[in-house]
Amino acid sequence: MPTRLSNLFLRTLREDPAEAEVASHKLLLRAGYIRRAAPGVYTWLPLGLLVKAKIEKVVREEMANAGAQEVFFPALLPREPFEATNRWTEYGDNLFRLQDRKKADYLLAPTHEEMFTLLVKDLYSSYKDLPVCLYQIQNKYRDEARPRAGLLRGREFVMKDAYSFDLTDEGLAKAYQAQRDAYERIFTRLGVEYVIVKADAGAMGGSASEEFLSPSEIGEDTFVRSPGGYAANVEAVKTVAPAEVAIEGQPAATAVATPGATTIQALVDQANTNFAKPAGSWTGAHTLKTMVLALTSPEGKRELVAVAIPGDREVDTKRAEAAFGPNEVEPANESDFAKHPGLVKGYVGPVSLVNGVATQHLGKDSATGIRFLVDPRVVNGSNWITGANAEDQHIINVVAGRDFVADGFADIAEVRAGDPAPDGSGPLELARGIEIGHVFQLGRKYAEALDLRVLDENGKLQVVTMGSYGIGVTRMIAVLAEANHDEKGLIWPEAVSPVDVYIVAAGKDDSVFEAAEKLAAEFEAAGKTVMLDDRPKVSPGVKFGDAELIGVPNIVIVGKGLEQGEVDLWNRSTGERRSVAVNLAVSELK
RNA sequence: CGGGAUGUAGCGCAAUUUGGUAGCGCACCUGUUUUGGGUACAGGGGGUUGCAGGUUCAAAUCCUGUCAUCCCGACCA
Repeated sequence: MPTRLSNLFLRTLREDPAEAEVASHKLLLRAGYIRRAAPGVYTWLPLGLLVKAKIEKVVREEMANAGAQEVFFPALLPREPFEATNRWTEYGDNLFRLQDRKKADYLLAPTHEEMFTLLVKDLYSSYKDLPVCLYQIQNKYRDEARPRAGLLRGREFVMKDAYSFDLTDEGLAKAYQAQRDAYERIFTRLGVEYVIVKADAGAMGGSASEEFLSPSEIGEDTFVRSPGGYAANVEAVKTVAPAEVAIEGQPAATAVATPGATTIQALVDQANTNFAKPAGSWTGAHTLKTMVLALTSPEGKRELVAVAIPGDREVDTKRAEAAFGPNEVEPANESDFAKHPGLVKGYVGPVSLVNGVATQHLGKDSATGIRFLVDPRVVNGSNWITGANAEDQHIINVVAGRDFVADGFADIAEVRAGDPAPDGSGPLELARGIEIGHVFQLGRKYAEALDLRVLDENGKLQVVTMGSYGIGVTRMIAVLAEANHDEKGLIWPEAVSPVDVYIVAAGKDDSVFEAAEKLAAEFEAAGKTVMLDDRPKVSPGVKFGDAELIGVPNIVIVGKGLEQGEVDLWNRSTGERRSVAVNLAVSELK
């Protein structure tokens, strides 16, 4: 039976809802796919469910192809397993928590690593049982501080999450590749543009992690790509170090007066006025600014670290957090400075001049004892203007490797368009993207925490190694709507369209409705799913408008052409409209 | 959590400045009309103006408090 507009639970809206800002959100509401139930929580209407089911179908088929088996966990979980991995605490405010009548703690699952791990532990205990890969398509709950843009970032959302279990690292690599391949097939079939970027493994300690991003203006993630095909999350970009420079022959470090130059701009201005100029003029890139950061470990221990980066760049918060994780990173505050009199705010630098001789000021073996890290661009022989650790003073000709030695590198400066790609594939371009998938070699972290071990061939217990693989199913709907619409409405790719064919009965004669009904039956006999606008007493203009809004790409108009035995085929994606004989309509749309 | 804005009918908005008991468009219902691009006309239903308190003869409007939502930022395995 076709889906009939005359009784479909649907009300399309003529105006954009005030609550929606981005196109996908506006159109999904206006066309009657979803309704907002609470911030970041949506009700699925019949049309929305059809699209969701289409996406899930593709995901299930490709998971089966990749050898993964479907299971289904509760969304409501007890606290206990999350204690074992410490995530009851670590997840913080993002976790929806609740209690039962006995005041026992429960949560709405934000993710299911623990449950999958425990399930395998529950049932399997031998290497012969491995490898195994399980997945589910489930609602996830995260109490996001700020839900956004409808389905793009919700507090309840549907995710396909898969987990692989292997005895060996090679096995994990293979499972990872199988999922990665499946993801490529899924996104290709769904007709969604994507790039695979290297992601930062960070605090999770995994060995490999890649994100699937769909390029989009409204994306929340910034990534970089090069003409040669390099792509990465900004957190994962490794700065290319320039070649080392000869130290011999460089002038000695010299103090210069820089009254009031507490910012790089002021310093550069003074340098250009008062100092002998290098080739060209002084720029921020000639200066080295030393940022003092406070790291707080998960145990609450606070440590100061000084990081020197070229003066023309800012610290990228995300890169800093990735580099210093699991510590929290923030700029040192007044009381931090107060505790370290050696740090002169605005004039911090790696060296001080003691009787005219450059003496290391920062670093574990120095007077201050503060750990000192430098940007990878600070190679041996590079020459900088730095703070002199004294009010209104800087030092010029401070040479790395001669005047100071860093304790290590910290690659936390911002990445800019035009920076070289780490693999030499050309200048980087910055772009925005929406994360639609993430594949991750978790390793043994969860298996160790939850004691998932199996007996190997020698009868010895071995910790299992895991991978986790996620696809945002409902987010995908937003991504597809965002990428496939015009000013009139949605234009779904065929793979996710709520139905295959949308038939409009445009006319008032019974013959029009009868012909439309007959055509709908013929399409269904040919294996197509059909939506039929059989609303009586609704003008053609309204029907055409709704057809465009709803966005089924293949539209058949039954109306005034009927007298000549013709119907119109209308392709929403190309805009093409042409008349064909009624009896050829089905075969024309094959 | 910081900054900004907004809460009036199912949706989009007006009336708030200057207090006088709520209005327009869409949607919905009835009738006539129209039928290949959101027809036209007539009639109709629907609102404790987010909530609580206060001022006043009188509060959507003024005052206090509170809740909620949206946007920007922070945050986001």
